[in-house]
Amino acid sequence: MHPDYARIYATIQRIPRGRVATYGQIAELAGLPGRARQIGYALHALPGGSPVPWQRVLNARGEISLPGASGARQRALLVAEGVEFGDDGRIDLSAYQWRPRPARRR
DNA sequence: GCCAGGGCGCTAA
DNA sequence: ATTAGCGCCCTGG
Repeated sequence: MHPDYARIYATIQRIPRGRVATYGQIAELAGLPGRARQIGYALHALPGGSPVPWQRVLNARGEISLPGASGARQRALLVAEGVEFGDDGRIDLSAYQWRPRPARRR
């Protein structure tokens, strides 16, 4: 497995329940700026039953990027943890986006 | 090897 | 608010 994947997964696992992050945000936090697309790949490669909360990752517009049944599954998981969807099928990022504590300085 | 298409995103118009 | 163009990297044909 690609070493970057481990960092991607580790970052995603920091997203608290009931909050969401965007692909670009994860890429950035994982030290892979500009490679949002790779996040999607990493998640796609994720085996079922892993501890990684893949459902908490959305695109920059606050919507689910998966088509069909997969998307419905993701949505159900999010709703189950308290995330609300608007009529247009989007999530209000200003309300639900995860804002990790900035890196420590010294 | 080249080409096209993806769980994406930013900027410019 | 939308669209077009480009950058990124991975996979499949």
